[in-house]
Amino acid sequence: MEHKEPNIPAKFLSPYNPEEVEQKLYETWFKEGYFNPDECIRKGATKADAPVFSMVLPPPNVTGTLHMGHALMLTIEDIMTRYKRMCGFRTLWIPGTDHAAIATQSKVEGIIYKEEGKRRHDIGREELLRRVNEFAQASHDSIVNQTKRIGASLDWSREAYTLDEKRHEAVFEAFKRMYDDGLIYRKYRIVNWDPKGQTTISDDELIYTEGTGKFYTFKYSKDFPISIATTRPETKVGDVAVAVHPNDERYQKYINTEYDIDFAGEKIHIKIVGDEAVDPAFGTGAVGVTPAHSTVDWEIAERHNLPIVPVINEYAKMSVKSELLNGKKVSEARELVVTWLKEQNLLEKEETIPQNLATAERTGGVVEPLPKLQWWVAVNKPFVIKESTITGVKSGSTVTLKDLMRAAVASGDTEILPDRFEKVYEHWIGNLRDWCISRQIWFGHQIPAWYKLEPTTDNPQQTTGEIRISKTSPGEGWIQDEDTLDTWFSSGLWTFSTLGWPHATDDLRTYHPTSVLETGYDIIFFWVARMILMSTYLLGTTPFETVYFHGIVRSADGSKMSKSKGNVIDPLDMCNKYGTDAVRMSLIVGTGPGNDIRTSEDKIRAYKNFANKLWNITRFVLSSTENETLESTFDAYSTKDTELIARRDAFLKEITGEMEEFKYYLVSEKIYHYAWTEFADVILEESKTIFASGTDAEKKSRKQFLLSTLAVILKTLHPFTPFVTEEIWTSMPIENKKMLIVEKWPV
RNA sequence: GGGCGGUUAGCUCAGUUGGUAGAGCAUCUCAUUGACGUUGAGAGGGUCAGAGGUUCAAGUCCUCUACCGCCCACCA
Repeated sequence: MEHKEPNIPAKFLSPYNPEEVEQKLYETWFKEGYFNPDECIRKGATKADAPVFSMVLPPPNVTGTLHMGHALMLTIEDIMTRYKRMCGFRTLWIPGTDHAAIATQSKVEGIIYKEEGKRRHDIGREELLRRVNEFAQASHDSIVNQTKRIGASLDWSREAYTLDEKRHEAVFEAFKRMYDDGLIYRKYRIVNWDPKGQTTISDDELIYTEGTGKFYTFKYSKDFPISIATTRPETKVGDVAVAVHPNDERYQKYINTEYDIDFAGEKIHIKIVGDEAVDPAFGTGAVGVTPAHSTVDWEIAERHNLPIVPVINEYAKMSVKSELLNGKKVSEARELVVTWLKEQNLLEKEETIPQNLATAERTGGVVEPLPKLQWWVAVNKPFVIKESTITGVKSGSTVTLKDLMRAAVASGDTEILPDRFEKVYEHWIGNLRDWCISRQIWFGHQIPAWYKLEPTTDNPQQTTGEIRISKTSPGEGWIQDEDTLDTWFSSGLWTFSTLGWPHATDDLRTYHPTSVLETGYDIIFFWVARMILMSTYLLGTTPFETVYFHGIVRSADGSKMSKSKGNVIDPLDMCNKYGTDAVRMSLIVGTGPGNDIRTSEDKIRAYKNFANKLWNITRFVLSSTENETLESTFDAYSTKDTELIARRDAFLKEITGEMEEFKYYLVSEKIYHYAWTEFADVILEESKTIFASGTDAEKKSRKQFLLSTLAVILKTLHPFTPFVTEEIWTSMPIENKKMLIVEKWPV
């Protein structure tokens, strides 16, 4: 039997098919210019003097493809953006990618080594950079396509890259100003050296894994008066002193005595010193001081003017005179020294203790503390801030970077959600030490420091120590520092480097500080703190008013998704299978800020059903309202419909309040229920009776109510499920309607 | 060693300012070829981790305990 429903578009006769509409709609939004606030104003969709909402996209690393975490981030930020746009704000959401220095270079190096067996020095700086850039470009293109697939309403006309020319200019300016203010300096001291990546890394890039270690108690030699204890016997060939507490009665008498010892084939000279840092109750109450390979010992050495004796090289191998140890890997050397101690009958005790192993975040290499000449950002050095609009920090006052970072959050200029992370942030600031920003890799912003050459016969690269900060060579006889900057140095500038800084652009004036920063809580220190540092210092203002942290996306059983476990759900696969709207809903419903969320294919499937439900709700509404058009001035509602409108208004008020509080997990669920349980299951059912046996006035009233309520559902749902709502919107019998993306949020 | 989060129906989680427990999925029963089976109606299922306290009243506030998870920390 043929089924005719002439008043509704034929597409509603079959189930909702996301594939057919998603790409088409995204392109239309883009072509119409609705992602760009200037275009919105030009087209009259936004008022020129409307309030501003701005946000930067945390730039994905150009190391590969998007994962579920990115999909979550894009969804939340797109909800914020679409909501504010519909509320009439001049809304800007800026896209971009991050060159991710070490992460990208080590990934490409890994591929080259696997395929060609070559290492970076076999290939050379220029060729490696060419290959990394090529990889980054391909990665970028795929990331951009995937981002569009999620429906992200980003203003692509303002797209940025942390390593492009404009950002390079910002990086130079930032470096120069900080150098001139004495906040960037070069110094020889202990760094975290990653032997695998062959570079320094910052304190934040260390990952501690819990394990056990051996704690050895021994004497350097039979006639040495004091026993010491250590977990790293191999470093003891670099010892220059034994430190004891100055008031320790056991050892006081030895202070300032000196000994020459042959230790495992190495001649060492030990002075006994008194230092307050030593805890008499721990171990033997005496510390073997190895200044070159321990930060604590380095500081003791500085206080007592002790020499520095490096014994481990950049490859984590011993570099000593001892034939027994020279050239051996650190782990081998440890065994050799222990064996030697046993043979010499010097080992007194061997205990197993819990111990943290520091590894490099990106390469997994075991980090060695080594002394190196590096560039640093001084966080505790006082300077005069010229201009500040930070609450509690006056222009012209003397502050430290740490003060600024603390003030931005403590003053409330930046609010962190959920607020428990404010404490985490404060605590981190308290422990913060100077930030090592130079990296011995090639992919990144090369440090704009030039050294004056003074070649000698031994060393044609000998420099005088004179330094110039310059974009280009200061002239003949200067060489540029070969190192590059920590990737977080450039991403720290992101909120304003994307808006044209260091130039005083309209964008910078209009959109900075940004309204919200939305990101994962795992980069609170790496990125959020560094952005606050850079913005407060360079612009005298906080970079964003609100920080909203989302959690980690986990698999259905709560474990982290990882390729090795094979439990990765690819967001794009899911979009293809169930539609982007379903993926977005599944990531949002029931996931509060800062909480990790579990996702599963079942959950995504459930929301595909929801998209289809909306589709069929529309089919019913359109077919039962026939040729009715929504009348904006209609007010002859029946008693029953007036009640329903009151309920609808209360509902709108409720969810609008929750949107303002970022409670998307609640709003999405509530609209879902309103649409399904209230509107479809109850209201549509009783409408059937009205249409069958009501008066004309009741029918007319109900038709208007159904149309207006469906419009309300589509509008409020649009930030969450932009595609299905926009697609339905095109068929709504409403005169002079705009695209849903720029329709007014109903209140 | 510090700090933080979690512990509510079989599973995943809500529960706003304290007023005798909610949703989705799952399970079971029933219905229905007129919007939708990607459906509808209904049912079962929880001493809200444990103990103590405040209160007329506590998942909800306070204290302690247990387990799970995370973050921070240069004790050699």
